[in-house]
Amino acid sequence: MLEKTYDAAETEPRIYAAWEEAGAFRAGAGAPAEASAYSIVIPPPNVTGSLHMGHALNNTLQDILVRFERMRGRDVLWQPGMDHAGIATQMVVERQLIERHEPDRRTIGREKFVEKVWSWKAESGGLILNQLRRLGCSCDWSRERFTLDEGLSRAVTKVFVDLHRQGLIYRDKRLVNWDPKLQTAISDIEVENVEVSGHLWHFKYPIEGEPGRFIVVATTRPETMLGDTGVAIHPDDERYRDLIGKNAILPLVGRRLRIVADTHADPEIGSGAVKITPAHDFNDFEVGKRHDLPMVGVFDTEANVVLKDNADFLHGLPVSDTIKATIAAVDGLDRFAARKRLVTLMEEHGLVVTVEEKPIMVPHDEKSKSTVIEPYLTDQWYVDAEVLAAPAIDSVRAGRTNFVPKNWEKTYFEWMENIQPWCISRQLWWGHRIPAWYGPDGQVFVAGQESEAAELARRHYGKTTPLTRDEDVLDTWFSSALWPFSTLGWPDQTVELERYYPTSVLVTGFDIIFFWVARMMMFGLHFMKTEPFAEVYIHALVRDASGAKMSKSKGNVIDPLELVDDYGADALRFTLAAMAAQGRDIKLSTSRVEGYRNFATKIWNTARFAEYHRCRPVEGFDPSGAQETLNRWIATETTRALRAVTAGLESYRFNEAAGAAYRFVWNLFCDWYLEFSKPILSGQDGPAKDETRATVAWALNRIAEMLHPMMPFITEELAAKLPGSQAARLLALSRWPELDFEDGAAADEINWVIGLVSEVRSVRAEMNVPAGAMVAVTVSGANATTQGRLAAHEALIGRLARIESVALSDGPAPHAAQIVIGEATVSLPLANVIDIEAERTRLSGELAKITKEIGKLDAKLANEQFLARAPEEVVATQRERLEEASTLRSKTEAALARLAG
RNA sequence: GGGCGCGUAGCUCAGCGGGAGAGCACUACGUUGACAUCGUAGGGGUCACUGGUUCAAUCCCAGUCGCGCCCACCA
Repeated sequence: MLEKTYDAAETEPRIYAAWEEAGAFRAGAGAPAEASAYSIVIPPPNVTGSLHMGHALNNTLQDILVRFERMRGRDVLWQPGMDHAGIATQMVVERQLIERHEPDRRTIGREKFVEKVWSWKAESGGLILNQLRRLGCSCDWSRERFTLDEGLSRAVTKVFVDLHRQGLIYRDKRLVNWDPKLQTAISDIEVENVEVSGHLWHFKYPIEGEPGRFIVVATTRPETMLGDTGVAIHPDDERYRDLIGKNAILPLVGRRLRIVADTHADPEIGSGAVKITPAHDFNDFEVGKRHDLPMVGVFDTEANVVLKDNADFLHGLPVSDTIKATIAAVDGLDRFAARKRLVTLMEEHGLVVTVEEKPIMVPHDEKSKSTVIEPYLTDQWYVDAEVLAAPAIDSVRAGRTNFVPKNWEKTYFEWMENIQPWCISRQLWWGHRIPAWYGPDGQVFVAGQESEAAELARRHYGKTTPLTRDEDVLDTWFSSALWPFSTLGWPDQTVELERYYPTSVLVTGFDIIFFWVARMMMFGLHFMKTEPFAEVYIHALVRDASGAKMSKSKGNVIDPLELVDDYGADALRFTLAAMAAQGRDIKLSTSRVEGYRNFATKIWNTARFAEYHRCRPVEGFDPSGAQETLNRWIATETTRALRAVTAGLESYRFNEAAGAAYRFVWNLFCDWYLEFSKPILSGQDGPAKDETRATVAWALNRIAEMLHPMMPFITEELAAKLPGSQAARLLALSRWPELDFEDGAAADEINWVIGLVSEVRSVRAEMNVPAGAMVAVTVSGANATTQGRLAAHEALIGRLARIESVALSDGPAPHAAQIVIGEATVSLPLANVIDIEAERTRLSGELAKITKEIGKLDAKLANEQFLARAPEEVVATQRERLEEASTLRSKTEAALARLAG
């Protein structure tokens, strides 16, 4: 017996355990020997992560695909795992040390600290993987990987060493985006530019040797002015032509600033002259290199001003009183204090021309958002992304990898074609330590192992030489870029690698196309010679109900696990699928989830209905052999629904698959078929009843199957508990149905009945006929087909429309509400109940509507252009419609006339 | 500045060349032993605006207005 209500909270964990116990998620589970491979690698969540709505959507969609293909008999692998998330994880553990009043990481040292991170991971890392289980994700957990695993680390080292040998990884001193709080470099795409209100100061810099002459330059960042080494003006700018080649003098310091001609200077902006600070600004860095200007850095790693003992700062200048005063005033100040101080000093010297208030874009750390990123001159490791990008661009151009929806390709190309060197070194401890060792003179030896590096050094120096290892670790995305093949065992040639690479599809959000997708393409192509995935399905971002991006800081986060608690995982999954229309963000509202929870309840009650009426699957039952029109009709509709669901899932149109299933189950199967089946099922035993029972059971099983990828828990539970089910077979491992039976005539017939019942109900409601009242109707003008249908379905019509008898008559009854259905008129003789005036109003309204419709159709069909140019079938449809409408009009007019008489 | 996308029922959203749809909310009525987490019926929309293409435009094109996001730049 099925319980009265479905209890998701009780059922879901139990079902999940049953799947795991049966090994249903293992690679290739249930697949026939000759099955083709279908594989997805999970976008590895951070080890520090917990499930948010974005994960819920991302993994629900993957699970739907994976379950669908598993049911279709593919050899499926959904490869799970986690990302070590360098910065995030290190920060979590550092914070923990502070909270526990333990010594900080620098005090305990690298080795101890990394140990602590590992034990943190063992204790509290990876919560999210259990949360994915609650969602129902059918990953092959036996193959779980972690980016810092031994195997994956081996892959990382090999990639680094190989790329270095190929000249595609190199060390370089250039400006990087520096986080002064974390004290590490980060890559360009980890920087988020935020508009804040700022100031633009216009300063006067004196011209050397021309007392009283100044050049005006503007800056939003006075704190970097002590690093100025030049002034640029546009070569065509007449105003300053004579100054080119001369020097300006840096106030407060006295350094000579060469005035150079460079197109970077835009005559339209500010004064047209721009001061050049190559060590503190990305544009200036380029200008500085072009003109061989000195690089003067004036900050330390925490972005405090350092002038004392700063050889670059003095740059050969004698330590004048001016310089001494400046050092005394600003040395050691942090960058924001230095800004204020320097502005004050400039004011005191009368060198500030104007100050404008204006919005400026300030680089922030994408994650913390609080720290202002500083362009900083350091030695870092870089990947030559431009070389690696070329084949990755070709692959997408040639369609060997396709984005769905396709317009994301534009974003991909745009970025890939303008790709910059990728800074991969991070000044952190948690991550893959860079396999590079340095000799005493700074000579670098890159090797897979320390012993190898030592051997290289011995050969280089001619003797054994002590080496020190590079302190830095790699950007976390470096190891993520290898995910599609490192998780399958590469660099070993494993059977899994052979079988499941390249993967079938990557499912992800657009926000990591640059971070991850592009880099997997580059590394996959370089090391595997094949694209890592055939398709990239880019799904929406989940926003809150008002359209804002969900974020902890905004406090507008909807916790998917709360929704699972309240409504069940199936309801959440179905909601996400139903709302996953391509190319549009999801604004999630809980009322939708509630609605689909009700859908789950509806399905449950459908099964209880079947149980009550002893509808059991019949071995070998084939609906194409059914005798009852009703059963032939629902079998036809099942085929059509299944086709729509299949097409939706095949084309990543999850909303269409969900919508088709929903409409079929609720609006067709429950609302009509089950209602129609009631008189038969509660009637006398016989072949019709047997067949209907079998058909109900058959359709219900097809429903469970077609819904399973989207609602795995409740469907699995039903498959186990439905009467007559073979408990031995898990729905998760059963086959996706293949149906082709369609009987158009049966469909037409039942649809006619549905139309009739709907009309009668509508009129009854409008005439205020008491819901419980049984009425007798007469039908006039019915042709043979209609008469046949009426006779065949009298019981159904009677039950659903509350009609006690149907009699054929020669003419419409007097004092009756009249319904025109095709050629026939149905009279509801409601002498006692009917309000003649109300009926007149109703019919007049109908008539007006029909007349309007006919007017439109007439005009269209009178239009020669339309007849000449529109496709035949469109014209035919319009003609049919006109014919139907005309019949309806004359019948309605007649009915109205009778009412008057 | 470049790019992408969105403005459809009160709300959240589908549809995207030939009869305006769903969920929620709302109104009325609830009889039938699956289901009140339900049933039946109903109200509610010049599909942002203006032009154009077309026999035909909510749908295609252009422009306007409003909104969102991404990239770049603003010394």
